[in-house]
Amino acid sequence: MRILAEEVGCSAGTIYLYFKSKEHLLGCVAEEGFDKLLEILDQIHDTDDPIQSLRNKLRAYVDFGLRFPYHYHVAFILRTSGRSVTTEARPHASFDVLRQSVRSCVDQGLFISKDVERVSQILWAAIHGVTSLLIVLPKFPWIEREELIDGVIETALKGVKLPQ
Amino acid sequence: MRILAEEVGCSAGTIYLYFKSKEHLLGCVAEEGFDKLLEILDQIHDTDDPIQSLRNKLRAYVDFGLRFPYHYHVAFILRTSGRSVTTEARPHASFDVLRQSVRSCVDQGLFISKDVERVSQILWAAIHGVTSLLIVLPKFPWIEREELIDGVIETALKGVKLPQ
Amino acid sequence: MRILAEEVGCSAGTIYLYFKSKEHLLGCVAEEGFDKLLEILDQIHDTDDPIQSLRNKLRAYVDFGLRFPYHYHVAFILRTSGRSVTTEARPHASFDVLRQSVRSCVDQGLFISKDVERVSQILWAAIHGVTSLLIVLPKFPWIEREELIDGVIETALKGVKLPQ
Amino acid sequence: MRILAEEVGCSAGTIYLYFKSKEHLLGCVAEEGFDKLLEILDQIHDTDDPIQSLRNKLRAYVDFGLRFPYHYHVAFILRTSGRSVTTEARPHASFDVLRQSVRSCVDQGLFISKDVERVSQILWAAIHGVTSLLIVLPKFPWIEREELIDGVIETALKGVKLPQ
DNA sequence: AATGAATGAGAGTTCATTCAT
DNA sequence: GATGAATGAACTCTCATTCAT
Repeated sequence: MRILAEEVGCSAGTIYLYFKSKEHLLGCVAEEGFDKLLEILDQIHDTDDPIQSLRNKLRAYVDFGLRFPYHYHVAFILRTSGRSVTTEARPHASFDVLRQSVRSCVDQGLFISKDVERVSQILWAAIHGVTSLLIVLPKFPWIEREELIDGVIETALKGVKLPQ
Repeated sequence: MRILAEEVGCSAGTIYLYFKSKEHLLGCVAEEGFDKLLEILDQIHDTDDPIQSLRNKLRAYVDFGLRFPYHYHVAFILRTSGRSVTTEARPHASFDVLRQSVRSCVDQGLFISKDVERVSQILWAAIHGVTSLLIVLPKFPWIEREELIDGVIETALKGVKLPQ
Repeated sequence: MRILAEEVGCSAGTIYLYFKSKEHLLGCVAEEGFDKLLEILDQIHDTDDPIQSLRNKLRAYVDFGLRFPYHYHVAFILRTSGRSVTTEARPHASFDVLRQSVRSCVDQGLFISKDVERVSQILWAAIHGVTSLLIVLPKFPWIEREELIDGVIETALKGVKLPQ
Repeated sequence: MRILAEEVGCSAGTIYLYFKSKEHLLGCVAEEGFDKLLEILDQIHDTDDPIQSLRNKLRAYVDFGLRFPYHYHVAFILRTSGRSVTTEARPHASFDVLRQSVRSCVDQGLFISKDVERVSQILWAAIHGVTSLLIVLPKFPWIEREELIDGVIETALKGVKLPQ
């Protein structure tokens, strides 16, 4: 907290005028992360091609994680010991956007599986995987970042799509 | 350290007879995790079907993470701040096993891409994604665990395989 | 540190608001000791009689040690293991005042030896001897304190002076 | 204690077969120091010239401190918090040898003062001063060691002797 | 709204000491 | 006689948190 205060340019006590506790502050960072993510995902307008829309959303998710690694860390990586119920429920909301996008594809019969939940979770695993690895192991000799992210998304999509 | 000592059933000081410091202890847990993972991956014997071998290895990786969530957490999720150089280099080793397995498939012309490194990292993202999500967000309403893990692996493999 | 805190009337942690570490605290005590000593020695104004001036300075040195035994202990008696370079150099400064005073006597041809450094160190040995013995062995059956200190100084001066 | 054990080449516990506690061990080191010093002083045989005898004893005292700095440190410099009564009384014994030697000089009317105790304590201050300074501040730019020790002793003797 | 000063609780760590073997 | 393993108490130090100003 003291380091944070210094970075912010105020005294340690001042933080407590805005946040009840460290746990509360982390909860707010997570919440803000979820909000930001939701907002970003919502800005990805659906196109005629639902798979393209989904692709754009997956990509936006990863970009969010890399642009706001701290938010992503607190929201999706940090052990969530005793976070509030509100916060616990938040991943659902942003995940729901993904779900809707997957549903569009399923509805149009574009995917092998018709289980929206199943496909959504599989895709989430893929994009969370690449996002968190890049954040947590930045020194690993990754291939070119753009190529990796694109590769993960295209591979996942190809994996769930019906041929053609 | 005190809580750990209590769990182990010894005094706090006793830990320091076996580990120089908390950092050293965590380093050893990580190291043990890497060793365990490597050992497990090595036990997956190659079959005639290199894709089946690869599938088995991917599965073994996820199983390892779920059987030893603490080891996995310390080794692959925890922010590694000041871990030793040795430890920093360890992910490479276990990743190398994956790489070899991918190479076999590439050598037999089974994959769309011939870039072993690229495919390996894409597959790693997928399995790390599902493993870490299950560990960090255990309360999320996941679909049946077995189905999810299997789904992630099959999707990823299908995504990198050549048709047929 | 806890005992010190209690004596001071604050919590143990509070000390660390003013001193970075125990080592730093001890360093400051030593430094303060050197400063105090220097200040005291500087207040002894030189008179027409350089030997009287020197005598006054020697006496002031001993008085300082007995008035501030903790400072003297930390500065001149405690094993100094890893004290800062600054602190290591401090004895020199206060010793220098003595040296100047000895030089005045030597310059006026009052001493047997003309080696300022030698005489200074010999005199320092005498006054440090009586000061530290009185601090470290307070229970020894010393003769009347005033008489002892005076005796040490007069003996030392008589020992270096030319007859008459 | 553990470092000591390592240096000695035994386990830490073994020390407790020979010494009841650390305090007891330090007490024994001090005691051994006093014994050694006493033995050394006793070996200085009295000559016809009592001042020469005294000079030899003073010199032997300093030499002892420099040859056994740890013993000297524990015996004469270390803060003696809760040492046993026995140990507390030991400085007296070795000091007594000095006292006897001074008495011889006083008896022959060689000193200005006839107060044996006073002269003895003054001389002790001088030799303790040079001994402890050389031990505690080994890095100070002392003049040649031999010259310093000799200078201290001769100065002190000259200071207490009657002219001629 | 903000802070400087303080703190209680607890962190990691050390160390003199014990004792079954 | 010796030790390896263990410990309890104490150590230095940190940190989230409070509160008078």
